[in-house]
Amino acid sequence: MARQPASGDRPTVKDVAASSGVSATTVSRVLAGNYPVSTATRARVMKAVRELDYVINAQARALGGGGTKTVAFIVHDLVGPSFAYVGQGVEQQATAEGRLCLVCTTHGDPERELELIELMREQQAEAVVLVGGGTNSRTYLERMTQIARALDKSGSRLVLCGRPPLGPDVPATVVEYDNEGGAYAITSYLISLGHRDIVFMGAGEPGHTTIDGRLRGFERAHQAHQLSAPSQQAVAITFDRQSGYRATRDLLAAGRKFTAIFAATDVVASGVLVALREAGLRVPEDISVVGYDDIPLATDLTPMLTTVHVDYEELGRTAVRHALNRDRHAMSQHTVMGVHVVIRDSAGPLPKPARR
Amino acid sequence: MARQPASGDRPTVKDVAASSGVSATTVSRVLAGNYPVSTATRARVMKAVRELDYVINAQARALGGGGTKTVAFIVHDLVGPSFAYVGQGVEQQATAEGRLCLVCTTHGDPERELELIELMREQQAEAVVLVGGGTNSRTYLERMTQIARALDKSGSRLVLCGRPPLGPDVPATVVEYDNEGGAYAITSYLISLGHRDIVFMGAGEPGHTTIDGRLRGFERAHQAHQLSAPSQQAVAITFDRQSGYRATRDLLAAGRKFTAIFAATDVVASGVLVALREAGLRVPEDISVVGYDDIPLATDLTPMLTTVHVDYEELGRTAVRHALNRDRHAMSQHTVMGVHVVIRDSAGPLPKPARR
DNA sequence: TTGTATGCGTTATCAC
DNA sequence: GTGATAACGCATACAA
Repeated sequence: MARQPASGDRPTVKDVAASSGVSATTVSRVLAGNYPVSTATRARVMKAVRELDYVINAQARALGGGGTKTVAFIVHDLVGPSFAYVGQGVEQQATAEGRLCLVCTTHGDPERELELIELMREQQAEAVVLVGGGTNSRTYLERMTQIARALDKSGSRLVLCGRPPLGPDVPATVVEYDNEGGAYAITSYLISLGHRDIVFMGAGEPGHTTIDGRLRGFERAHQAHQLSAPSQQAVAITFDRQSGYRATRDLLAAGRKFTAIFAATDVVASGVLVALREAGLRVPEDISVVGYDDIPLATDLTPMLTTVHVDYEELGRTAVRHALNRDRHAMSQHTVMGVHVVIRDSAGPLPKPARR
Repeated sequence: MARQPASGDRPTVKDVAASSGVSATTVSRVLAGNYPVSTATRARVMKAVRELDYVINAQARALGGGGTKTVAFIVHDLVGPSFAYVGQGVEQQATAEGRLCLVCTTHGDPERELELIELMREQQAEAVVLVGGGTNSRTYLERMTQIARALDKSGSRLVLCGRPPLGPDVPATVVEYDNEGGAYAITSYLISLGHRDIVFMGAGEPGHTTIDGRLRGFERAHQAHQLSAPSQQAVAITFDRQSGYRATRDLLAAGRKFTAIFAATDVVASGVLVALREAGLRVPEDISVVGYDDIPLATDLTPMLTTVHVDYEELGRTAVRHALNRDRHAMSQHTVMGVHVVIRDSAGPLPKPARR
């Protein structure tokens, strides 16, 4: 009987080999199953594996054999509703393709993001998925391009989810959804209901590509209907509930004239609703409100929110799928996913002019 | 000049060594930084590292050197509000302790869970964190005990988050929060408001340890006030919004007499609120509603939900902290974290008897 | 301060 | 069918 390894140090192929009276090579072959081995030998080896409770060492296998089979997922944080869904999609697709999934959070720190990408390069991650809108600055583009090239050289792949593409000659996979189209559609919907004074609540962060796209759609819809888009209002810098709440209150206090609010995100919309309710305004009878994202919260609000549906989970899945199954010689990949308006109860026809 | 490695195959220490005219050992020392190296040599090596864009191979390092520095996080799915927070905590603490974080989802499949644990054993994960209530069945306990032992033998550690402990002689780290205490507290609060007919909405899944604990607290509060606890109602099997909605509607249709509903989770409560509103009942004037979890949704509901706050993020952090910094000889670890009632707007004094 | 030799656990390449 | 042996990329012990 071979030595019984003590608690804490794992048995190795050698232990199994000794215990079953064959060579380490044979053990490896039995476990891999990709090589002819006699039935009797296989049985003996498997018995020893069970007795020793042997499991293979993934690190060592990666060193000797092929790659590492890991996808890295880097995100601001895990608790944002959309982030969690993208993560779910990434993990799902990574698993479906036989990869493991590493997660890391940056909490908005760009330095940390760089560190993490470097770490993932060390880990030999096959794909590094970056999630969440970045700014569209020149330095950002340059830095990302450099990172894309570095990862490519390491045999890895940079994947951008919901960020703008870097250029046709940059080795990266980009998957976005149609921010502008969705905003155009839902703004048109409000206009078709008769609204002419619509506030876009979400300005204040120029260069943020997600919000910029939505704002562009908002403005384009006005142009398409020969309307002048009201200057965007209500600096909602942080894009949380509170900022939506405060911005709406300020708007009301300033006596601004409007019949509808297009909140840049559902979360902002939830704050808007609270402020309107506190002011004694009814939604949608007095003021219409729409959001963007269609997170589960949208149906929990009162009234249920009319918004733009984004399939974040599919976004994550697509990102990983494209990154792993790409043409080896392909450089830049770019996919834009569709979105659609979901009509619920928070937007209605224009109130009678007499009302306010 | 040394060979420029082609795209796809990474430079190794040897490449760096050749390029900077030193031995591989010296390169290793420069990078590790834990050994005296002359300033000039260090500079030359670092220059070569930059030029070749070298990054260390984490797999190889793990094989030669010490452990792997990885924490695995296995969860039902990433999008549940509490799961996401626990995950956030796990990732945060793992990062703080210099570990990487692997995530896997089971989607409720026990077989998948077993596979994943085995996978994590191969990966040499230092800790394997299992999140979410399991059933308290005998087979579950036996299986988990076996897994705990297997992981322990591999030098890893099983961590149970929000699941019951396995026993004093089982090598596992368990971190729970006080389901029973929280339920006791919030039920007492309702009783103190005058309520005597309280429905506990969440029966129907016996053996589910989380819900069982809450139900126990509900019943104990009744006993403490010399009240007989109403038999639990409203089979809300799936614990989603819909089941809360349907169960409430059924309750109303059946003409059941009650003045308050204790929803087993905030998500269920959100469905309850919709059903009550549709029935023309006001909250809290006609019916009081309380939840459990205090997820962000709780403040987005109308009215804002009185509920039991659970610090899920801290739960995740504590789990990882205890698992990594335990006494090497400690077997079973068990921690119960506190919770507290958060009073908002959804529960009020008993309505006048005349009302219904 | 630096270099040489060896080992980590596995797989691939040869030989038998 | 099976086994010995040399990689894989890095870290450590030992020498110099």
